[in-house]
Amino acid sequence: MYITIDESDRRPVYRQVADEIKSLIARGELSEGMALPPVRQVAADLGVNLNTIAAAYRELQKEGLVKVRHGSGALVSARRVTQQNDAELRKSLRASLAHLVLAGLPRAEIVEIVNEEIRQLFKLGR
Amino acid sequence: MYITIDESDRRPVYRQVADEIKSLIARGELSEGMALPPVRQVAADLGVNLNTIAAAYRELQKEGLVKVRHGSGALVSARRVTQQNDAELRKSLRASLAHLVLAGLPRAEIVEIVNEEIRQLFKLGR
DNA sequence: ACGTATTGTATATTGTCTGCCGACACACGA
DNA sequence: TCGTGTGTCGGCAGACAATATACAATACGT
Repeated sequence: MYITIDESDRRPVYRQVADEIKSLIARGELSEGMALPPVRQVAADLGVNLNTIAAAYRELQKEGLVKVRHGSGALVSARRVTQQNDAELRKSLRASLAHLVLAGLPRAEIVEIVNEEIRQLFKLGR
Repeated sequence: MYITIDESDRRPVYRQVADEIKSLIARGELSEGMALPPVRQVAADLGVNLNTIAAAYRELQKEGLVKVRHGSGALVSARRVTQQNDAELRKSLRASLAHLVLAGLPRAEIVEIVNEEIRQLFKLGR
């Protein structure tokens, strides 16, 4: 499971990891029932403490995406989060798009990037 | 200047504020040369300490979008950030889109939302 | 000039969050 | 039942977020 963390990203590491796994679940690369790698393995790969990864897994469990089993591993348990209000979801999207604009990308290029990302998300079907 | 902060948003308040102002700059609702409201006013509106808003302004200054002048106010100084690597920008976008998928929105609806947001961003022209 | 209001800044304090370490607890197969 | 693999817990140190209070720079009327 290919995950990277970014030193310059100001989100805490455990949330970077949780978000990357969410992306994998959203795209179906991690599908319901599949096991997540052990926290120690991910931690070793990324060079962080195992509790940092455990925090990410708990995060995912709290959102209902993962079922963590003490002693056995963690499983993907759903592909849907319970509920989130539309405004919240948009706020994050809006900020991301604003950053693209501030970076100086022309509208056409932004549209292309977005379409590319959406295509990736649905590549494996729903 | 209409800004809101969200208790359930886990980003720190000063960064929420900075991001909202970035959006306003990106869309041209705050254009180069325009003054930002005094930190005390924004702070009072949002019910937070003035230093929290001051931190947001410093954030924007560090990115080159705003010029803060001790004693006078703060001005929008640019509509472009110096440079950001493509990968970084995409990561945030990807996470946002993944959240939409996990919320259960169908592809068509996601595309529509994204197009709507992009339209808003370019409404006032570049 | 001066004084006052307006505006951002600096310092200190408080509480929270992050990430780490070491020890513990559960699961499962030999 | 033991060993190995797996997640969990408590405590800790350092960084971070937000606040209160005092300070400094600017603007402007007089």
